[in-house]
Amino acid sequence: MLWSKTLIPTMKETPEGAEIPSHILMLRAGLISQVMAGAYTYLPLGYRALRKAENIVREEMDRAGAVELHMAALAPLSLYEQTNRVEAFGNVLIKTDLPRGGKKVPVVFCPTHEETITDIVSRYVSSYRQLPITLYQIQTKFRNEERPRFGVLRTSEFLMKDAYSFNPTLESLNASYDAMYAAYCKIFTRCGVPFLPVEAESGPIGGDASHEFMIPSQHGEDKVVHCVCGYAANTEKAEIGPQNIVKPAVEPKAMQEIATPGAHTVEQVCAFLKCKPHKLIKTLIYLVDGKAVAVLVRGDHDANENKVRKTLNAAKVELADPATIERVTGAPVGFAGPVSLKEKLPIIADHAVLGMANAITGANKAETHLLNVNLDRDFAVDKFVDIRNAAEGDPCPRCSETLKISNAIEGGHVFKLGTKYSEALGAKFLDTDETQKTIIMGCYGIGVNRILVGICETSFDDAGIIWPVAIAPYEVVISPIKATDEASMKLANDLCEQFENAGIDCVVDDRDQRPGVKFKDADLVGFPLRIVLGPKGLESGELEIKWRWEKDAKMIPLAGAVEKLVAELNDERKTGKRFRDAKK
RNA sequence: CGGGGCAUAGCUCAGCCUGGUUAGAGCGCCUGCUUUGGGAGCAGGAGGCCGGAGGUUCGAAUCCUCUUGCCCCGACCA
Repeated sequence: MLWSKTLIPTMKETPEGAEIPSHILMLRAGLISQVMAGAYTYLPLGYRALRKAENIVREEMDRAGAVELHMAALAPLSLYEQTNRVEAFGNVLIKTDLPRGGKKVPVVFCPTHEETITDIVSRYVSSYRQLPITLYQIQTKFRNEERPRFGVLRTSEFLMKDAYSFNPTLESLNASYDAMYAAYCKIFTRCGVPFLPVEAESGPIGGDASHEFMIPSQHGEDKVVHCVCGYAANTEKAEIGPQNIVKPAVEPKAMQEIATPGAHTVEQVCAFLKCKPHKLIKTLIYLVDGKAVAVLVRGDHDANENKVRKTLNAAKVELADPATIERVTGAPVGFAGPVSLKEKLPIIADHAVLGMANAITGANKAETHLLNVNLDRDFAVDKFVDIRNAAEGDPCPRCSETLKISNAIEGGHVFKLGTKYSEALGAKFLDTDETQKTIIMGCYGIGVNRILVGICETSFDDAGIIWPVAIAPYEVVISPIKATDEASMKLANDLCEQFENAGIDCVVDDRDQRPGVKFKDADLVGFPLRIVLGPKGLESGELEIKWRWEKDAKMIPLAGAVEKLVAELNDERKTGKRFRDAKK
């Protein structure tokens, strides 16, 4: 391919509005172009990279025994009503009415395809002999993001690989799940993206029923909790190891009421009383299956709804509405405390609360807090449990080390679904024992765009992107110093043809530009291998080559050069070894 | 949906506070000459409803009101 015949709009300056490395680099390297907030065009280079990621995903899915199909991006709204997901998705679901002969047909742009695929399987699968089966597709998904951000990291339409396994038994589901898990590890490795599988909330199946594949990145929107021992989980799921907290042997001071006008958040109270958040007991009123429960956590900790739900064995947990809080505590939101709650209700507390003495709490009275509040003397707790999000430095649940917390981008998610959708849509099969059973499902998603974001966010230097060979839009760029020189251009085109015949993606920078311009662009776009054709090499019969991740160029003999480089590129594409080593 | 910011040439921005010829710069683009190993130089040129609507004024990119779009923080994210 000739550079001049394609469209590579590189930019010297950072476009207004781009702030994180991946967004800046993808725009500057001419990979993407914004259409509107949350929607991007993939320009030729970006689309090439995207397709390479897509093909790796496809290869590994096929290898894992999954079968590709392609579902409609549209679906009737009624299908989502059957599974109660119109309400569950809320504004995320993009809906419209299609005019059909004077009538309006309500449809959705599918945000994911559990409904469509389960509907298909319910119609065409009826025997255990057809199971298990894993079906997948790679397709654009539509989810309205109220606040799209960071370029293609978070958009309202994105390319997703979604796979669904249909299994007759839990053992079969586990096998399908494990196969997908293993395939995901291969995919991220082959794509040159650092990744960390973390335990995630597992829903109805329980156990190790869900993992997220997180790409560690400073600008990731998710937080992962991890330990040197290998334990890793997202914040909703992360357990906290034994904390051995005992009640401190401190003389309780006299409890005291203090006016705190306008201070109803931990931050405001701290500013007002000039104290640290860990001196506060935060009292949250939750509605647990419709019943009010007080949950106490230390002021600098965050309550974890999933843990509340599990502890109380409840189906639904949500923060109480202001009216309920006022009824239960006798005060508006922001002044709840465990002492003399107006209405008797269960009180559960995080372990850390046990270690607090002379604490500050809300007084259940408007604009008022209490100082020197002490457990037992001033309030009682029904149960001490792990009920908060893990924090940096908490003990690991698996070893004696402490937990660390890092930002990450969610790149994939594997999930044991159970029978939620098969139940709702009647996907059953006749088992060997001649009874009808509901098919058990798993679902497995990868954000293909996020593979690119993950690379651009983790693999770059001051000059630009550094692509792994497996994903690079072109693996080789050939830059003749003088594009007007016939001999140079002939050699460039010859080499390009040889590379292309060997299955290597190659572009010739045939622009009549000064060398500096070509070098800057080559570095910015990040082609793994750059071959410069200049007077030096032309005379001595040598090629100047430079790997993007290495500092210096080197000369190799022209004779046999292509064969040698093709072999190296093919090897590197498979192993990604040099790319990884260079990053260390 | 709350809070903050921005909107002037293809891109990055100045001008606005304190209204006044024909709205500017750098980069990019076109023409010519020169140059050719890390974003060259000279000369000439094209390119703007100053986001949109309304208002104040003799006069608005500039002041006021409304509106739209984009960016950031927060809330939300099966």
